[in-house]
This record gives sequence, C-alpha cells and structure tokens, in this order.
Amino acid sequence: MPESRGYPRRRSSAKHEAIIESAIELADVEGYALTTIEKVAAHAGVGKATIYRWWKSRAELYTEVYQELVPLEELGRNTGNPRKDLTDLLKAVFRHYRQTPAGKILAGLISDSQLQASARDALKNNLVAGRKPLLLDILETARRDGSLEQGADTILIADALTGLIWRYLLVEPDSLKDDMAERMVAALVFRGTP
Amino acid sequence: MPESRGYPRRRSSAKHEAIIESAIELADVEGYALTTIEKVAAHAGVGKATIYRWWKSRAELYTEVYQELVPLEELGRNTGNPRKDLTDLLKAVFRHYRQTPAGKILAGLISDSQLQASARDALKNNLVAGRKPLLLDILETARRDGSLEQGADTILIADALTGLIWRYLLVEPDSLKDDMAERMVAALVFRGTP
Amino acid sequence: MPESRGYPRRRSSAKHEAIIESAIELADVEGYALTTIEKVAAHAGVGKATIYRWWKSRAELYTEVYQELVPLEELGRNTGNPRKDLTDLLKAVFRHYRQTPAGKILAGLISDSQLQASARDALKNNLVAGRKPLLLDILETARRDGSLEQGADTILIADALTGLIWRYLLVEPDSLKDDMAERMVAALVFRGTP
Amino acid sequence: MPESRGYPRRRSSAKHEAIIESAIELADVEGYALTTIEKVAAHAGVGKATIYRWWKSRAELYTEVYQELVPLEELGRNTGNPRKDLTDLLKAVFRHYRQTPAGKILAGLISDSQLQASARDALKNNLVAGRKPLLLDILETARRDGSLEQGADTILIADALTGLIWRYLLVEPDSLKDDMAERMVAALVFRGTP
DNA sequence: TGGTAATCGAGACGGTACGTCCCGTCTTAAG
DNA sequence: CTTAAGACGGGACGTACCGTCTCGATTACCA
Repeated sequence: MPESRGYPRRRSSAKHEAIIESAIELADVEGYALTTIEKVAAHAGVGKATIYRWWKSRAELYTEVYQELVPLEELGRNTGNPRKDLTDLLKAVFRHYRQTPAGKILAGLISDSQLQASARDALKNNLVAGRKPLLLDILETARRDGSLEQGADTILIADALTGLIWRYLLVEPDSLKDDMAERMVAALVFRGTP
Repeated sequence: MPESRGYPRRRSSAKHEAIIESAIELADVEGYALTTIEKVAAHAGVGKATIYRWWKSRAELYTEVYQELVPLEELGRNTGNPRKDLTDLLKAVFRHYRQTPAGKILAGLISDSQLQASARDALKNNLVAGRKPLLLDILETARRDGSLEQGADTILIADALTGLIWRYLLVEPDSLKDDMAERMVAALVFRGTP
Repeated sequence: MPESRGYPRRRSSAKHEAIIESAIELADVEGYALTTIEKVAAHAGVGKATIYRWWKSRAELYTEVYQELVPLEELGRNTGNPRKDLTDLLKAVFRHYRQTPAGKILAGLISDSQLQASARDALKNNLVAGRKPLLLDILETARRDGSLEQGADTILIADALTGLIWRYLLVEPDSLKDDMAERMVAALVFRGTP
Repeated sequence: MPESRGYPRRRSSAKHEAIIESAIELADVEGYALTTIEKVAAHAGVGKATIYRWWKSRAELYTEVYQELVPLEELGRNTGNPRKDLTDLLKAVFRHYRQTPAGKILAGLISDSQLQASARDALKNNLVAGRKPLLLDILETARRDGSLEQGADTILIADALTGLIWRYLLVEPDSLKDDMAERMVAALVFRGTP
C-alpha cells in the first residue's frame, strides 16, 4: 500500500536514504548505544513516525544498515583455494569493521538482541542465516578437495569462526586485524601454518 | 565478615544476600532484560540506594551473581586427561546454564557491556579474565602431553570455545547440551571422535 | 487557542486543564507541602514530563494556579471611595482564601521561593509585581482626594498591607476574616474608625 | 535526663557548640536551603543522631541559632523616646541581618514552617511570641505618652512591622537598610517625618 | 489549475526506569 | 555506655527515550 502509489518506490526514496545515512553517521560518531531513534530522526530531518513506519525497531533499521555496509557480494569469491578464500573473507570483514561503523553496529545488534525478541529474530534470520552459508560453502569446498578431513564438523567450525569474531568484537574490538584472520584460519580450520 | 574493610564501611550481609537472591530469582522469572534495579530493590525489600551503594550498575551486580551461580571451583578438575577434563568443564557450564539463570545472565551481561563502558570492564576483567585460565590450563596440559600439537594456538582455541558458547547463548541458547560439549571439543581442539 | 504560538509547539488544553485542576484539588486536600509533581501527574492521568514540559517547577505551576484562583479582575473596582475599595479588596482576597486553597498555595509559594531561585522570581515577578499596582492605585487615589495625607509613603503602606497578609497567612491563617480587613485599613491606612 | 549526668550540661557542651557554629557557617556560606542536617553533622564532626537527639528538626536547631545570632538583649533599650527606641530596634535587627546569616535563617525558618507542623510551632512559639512583646512595649509606651493616639491598634501595628520585615526579607532582602527603618516607623507608626 | 487527500515534520503524550538526594531511624564498632 | 560514622527504607526529584498520537503544512495527484 505505501509502495504502490501514494508514496514513491521505497528503496529510491530520498527520505529512506537520509535515514540510513544518518544512522551510519551517528553510529560512527556517537556509538551505537547512544544512537536513539529520536536522534536519527532529528538528524535526518524526519519525523520519528517515518522511521517506525519502515522499521519496527532500531535493531531492524541497523540490520539493514549492516547489510549495506558489509554487502555479501564484497565478501565471497571462489578462487578454488579455500584457505585463501576464507582468509580473504575474514580480512575483508575486518577491513569493513575498521573503515565503517559496521563492527560497532554488529556489537550493538547483538546487544539489542538480548533486549527484544524482535531484535533477536532480526539478527538470527538476517545476519546469521544470511552469512553462515558463505563460510559453509568454503568449508565444504575444502572438505571436498581434501584440505579438510572428511569428518570435519563444518557447521561447528563455521559457528566457531563467527563466535570468535563476535567475542573479539564485543570485548576487544581492536584485535580484529589481518594477522588475526590468518591465526583464526590456522587455529580453527586448517591447523598449522600455510 | 566480608564487610569489615576498615571500620566505617559496614554492610548488612542479610541485605546483601537478599539482593543477590532477588536478582537471581528475577532474572530467572522475568529475564535479564526486564530485571531493573528498581524491581530488584522492591523484591528484596530494600531501597534502591542500598543497591547503588554497593554496586555501580546492574552489570556489576550480576557479575557477582554469575560468579556465585557458576563458581570457578565447580568447574575445574585436573584428572590428567585433558580431553575429558575439557569436555567435563563444558558440560558443567552448560548444566549450570540449564539449572540456573546463569546463561541468561551472561547473555545479559554481554548485552550490557555494549551499553556502558563500566559494564564492559566488569565483563572483561572479571568473567573473561577470571575464567580464561581454566581453559588455557587444560589446553597447555594437552600440549605438554602431546594430545595437542606443539604449535597449537592455545589462546585462540580457548577464545574460540568461549566465542562459540557466547554465540550459541546469544542466539540459540537451547543448543548448549552435553553432546554439544563433545562436538565442540572434537571440532575445535582434539579433532575427531575420542 | 491559547496554544498556537507559532506552529510547532502545541499543547493539549485538555491536559493543561486537568493538571491545573488536579493541582488545585491536591493542594486543597493534602496541602501544598505534600503535593508533589509526581502526585499531580498521577492524579491528572498525565506523565510527569508533560508537567515539566510546560512549567519549570512546582512554583511556576502554582503561580499560574494562584492567578486562576484569585483573578485580578475579581479584586479591583474603582467606586471613587478609596477606603471602601481597599476594604472590599482585602475582603475579596480573604474570601478567596477561605473558599479555595489559594491561601495555602500562596504560603507554599512563599516557602518555595526560599528553596529555589526560580521560585523566588516567579513569586516576585508575577504575584508581587502583578498585584501591587492594585493597592497602589487605590492609595494614590486616596492621596489625590485628600483622604490620605500628601506625604504618605504609599509604597510602604502597600507593602505593609501585603506583609501583614503574608504574616498572618504564614503563621495564623485563620485570622484573615472580614473584620481583619477593616482593622488593617483602619490601622495602616486611614487611621481610625470610618 | 540528658542534662543530669549521662551527658554534661548541655549548653556548655563542646559538641553542642560545634553544631551551632557549623549551622551558622553553613547557612552563611551555602545558604539555608542547601544546608541539610547531614551537612551540619559532617561539618561539626558529629553523628546525625546526635543532632536529632537535641533538636527535632532543622527548624528547631535554627530557631536556637537565630536566638543566638539576634539576642533579645541587644535589641531593646528603653530610653523614654519611643520613636527613637523603635527606629533603633529596627536598625539593630537589620544590622544583624547584614552582618550574620540571621536574615537568611529567618527566611528559611518561615519557609520550613510551611513544610512541617513542628517548624510552624517553633517559629510561632519562639520567634514570634518571644519578640512581639518588644515591639508592643514600645508602642504601648508611645500610646501612654501620647505620641501614638489612644485608639491605635498596637497589635496590628506591631504585626505590620513584622510583616513588612518578613516581606522584604523574603523577596527583597537587600532593601533592609537603615533608612528603611526610618521609613517604616514614619509610615506605619508615627506618621510623618520626625 | 484548483481542490483534495495522502503524507509528512515536529513533537506532545503516558509511561517506565534511571541514578541521586536527603529524610529520620537504626546498627555497629571504637573509645 | 556513649559516640561517629554511616547503612538503611523510603519517597521524590528531574531526565531520557520509548512507541503512539495529533496537528497543521506540504505535496502530488486528479478532475
């Protein structure tokens, strides 16, 4: 109904983009915790109701922001070398965390997920469910080509990589650097130096 | 007895216990997110100020609660069999998460840690710093007795175990069962079925 | 209608009235001292913030209440007989003090004025500054028509009348009856029985 | 009981005096409104309970302080010239208000008197009842010697002087200077320049 | 092109909890 | 046995956002 006629196509709306950009900037400058819907609305020159019209909660808004800041397409590349692919993927993620507020935002989303059921769903169904296959694909390729043993618990390994990233993001966010990507791959997946 | 630091500052251990117990019960019944300082005070029959007198924040209070619910002493046992010790430790932790609100509380503390700097410190300096050695000790023993290769990155493996637990606690808390302990140990540490 | 100052700031006149009425009732029933903003809000079915949005303090709210309970227009009437006008004015004021909580409220405002600078200003700039001219006008008329001597210090006489009312209001509120009005006029202004 | 033996005679107690002096100093420096029992106790190096043992409330404590700062004996002097005696009395009072925190304290006591019944009693029974005779005596002398007409309402005139002082103390404390004493006497009592 | 309905910004609103302050009473340990 | 120090329950403070709502002003479509 809001899409059809009364209001222009949503994704192209200037308002919509102003909100997203304000959300990014405020998360960057003030941090996720201090970024309230109220402030985003004021910063974007938009009524609060306009935000609530499109997103049920701060978590939902920032889930979309995260997807925009760390787009799936920029992470995966299948070169046939799983170890390299995986390491590159992690490095790309960490780079986004350094260059954008995406890291803070993910940490904030994890925090929000414990405060509201809807936020937990947003995290689980979008970010987790949407990105886990990326890791699994690489790990499966590795198992198929023999660089990972047949019986490897790829799901758990994938979750462990995510868990490690979250853990560092939550308490030691500065540790997510390139060499950490190498260490993670070496310790959790392929065991040993390349 | 614990409150005799010097002369002037005393505290009623009865109140102290009433507060801790109320905190546990409310976290259990209502969940961490809905448990406000105000409710804990009311439930314990105590003024809010009495809580703020002894704990700077909800996070600090619940850090103490967590330590009480999952005491270090009940987790570690050195039997000379690192694989068994590690699996048992994880099982013991998961059991506490099933039988007490400790799991919810840890998830809540992680959430709080993103909202206030002091909460992050409480988490980092008490829970993380206090419990990591338990894992590291076992892993080092394993490396010494050869069940883990010489070059193993024990720190990262320990953090990965923690990260995995956190990840599940945060988005799939029901998955932390005994067999998950086995899978974790097999996938991240000793590689393969026992 | 009164709330259309520009476009953005509107206010619900229904709420506004509910607050004023609650304030009057509570002052009447519980007394000014026990009437907290919190109680007024609860009684009016309004959030505390709504009160603080429109009045900076309890004193400011009750200054408005006082003006409503003892409206200037009901006090002054120029009949050409200053002695009668003055006596009538005092009687009218005392009647309001008997029939409404206005007396208690003025005493409370005087009390508040010693607790907060803003309350002192509210009292001084609104009630005092707004009502003193009423007395002065009558006294000046009296001086002009000779019923008061040329050199009379009308300002001081006006302030003495106010001071006397305040003094009785503060420590012997029941003494403010009709005959007291006569006595005041006789003793402070026109000297002697009519 | 506290006088007889267990504790040394009250008026000479060092503690007692430390409390009074702290009360004076704090009223002077911070103002009456900000001077809490808590602060007086801390400043005097005394437990709060010690203060409550001797005075039921802040108002009762400060009633004693006021009596000490503006002792009756320093005000009255019967020289046989009522007009001069009265003017001198007012000047002496105003001087105390300028040189000590007595003025602030009286204003504070008036304020407190609207907050607690016991404070109203303290004000009424001690300060008002104790000092009114001073004025009345002078006014009666004046009436007897003919400088005030026979029918003068001396009670009301006395109360008007008090009321005027209170009124200025409460909203324009700086106006209480020597010439104001002259004006008051001329306007309210003896009518006309000396 | 003027009328009209949808949509918007601004922010008022009830509500909840925050963390602080001080009250007047009570408890503890030192002297 | 009295005292200081201050812990205690209680109540109100004034503030911040929440998510919903109301109001005119603005817009954009249609007749």
